[in-house]
Amino acid sequence: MRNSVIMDNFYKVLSDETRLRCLVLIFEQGELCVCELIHALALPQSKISRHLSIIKLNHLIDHRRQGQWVLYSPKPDLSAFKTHIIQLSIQELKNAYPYQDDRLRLQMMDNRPLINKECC
Amino acid sequence: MRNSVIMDNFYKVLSDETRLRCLVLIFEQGELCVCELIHALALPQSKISRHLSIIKLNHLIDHRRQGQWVLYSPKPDLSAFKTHIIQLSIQELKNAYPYQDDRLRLQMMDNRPLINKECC
DNA sequence: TCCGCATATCCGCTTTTCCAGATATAATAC
DNA sequence: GTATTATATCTGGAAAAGCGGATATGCGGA
Repeated sequence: MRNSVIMDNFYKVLSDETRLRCLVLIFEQGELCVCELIHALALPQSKISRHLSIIKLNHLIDHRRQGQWVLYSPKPDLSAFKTHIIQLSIQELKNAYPYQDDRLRLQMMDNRPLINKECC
Repeated sequence: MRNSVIMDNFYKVLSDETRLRCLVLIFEQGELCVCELIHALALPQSKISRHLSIIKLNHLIDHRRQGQWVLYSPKPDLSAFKTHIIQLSIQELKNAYPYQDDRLRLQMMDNRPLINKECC
């Protein structure tokens, strides 16, 4: 990623399936921690983490630390254009593989860190 | 492009600037021949040709031979989703570099093959 | 038929991207 | 303090994508 062309190329961010799956889930759910994404996508931690960092470098998501977890959420001041494209993609992929399964695995996940907590 | 992963990845097609410039111009103009694209984008012929073939393999454009020229046009039965994304991109990039200049160089081009001909 | 123009594809090469495993960092619990 | 959990980053290597120049193909005209 040193001086990569992936920077400042919105479509290049969307062009990797792992990144698109992360984005779709984060925008659907509002906020997710890394371990939830690892569980939902069923992929190695380093892979999830790496792609999240690429998405973040391209200013599509925010992150905040909450105790031992790091939570990712849609960047609130995203341009209308990018928001529109992402929303269209979510619609388009709603019933497609593997996006449907990702959602399912997330819902089935035990011990989700922040769900059912009254804080935050 | 031998067995490339670029197949069936819509966003990967859009993620290369040369391809996006070709697509925008073709969708704006309706139909263009390769030499018009070479002139408008001011890039080597092999580069334009290579990227057109990738776009075509991904079913975003059609082509037909007209005498010695080959004309590329938007695929008419493109899905609503893909059409929508491309139209949004055209809007978004309308006044951006290098898309504006591409349009200008096309308009300035001498001896455009089919313009001002009553046939076709 | 031979020539010139338009286009597609091949070739060797460079750059970029992706990966899994290892290691580093940070917070929490004991 | 140490152990555990969560996350980020580094490493070396493999795969993919991109490139320009050369060559091949296909067409129309002399």
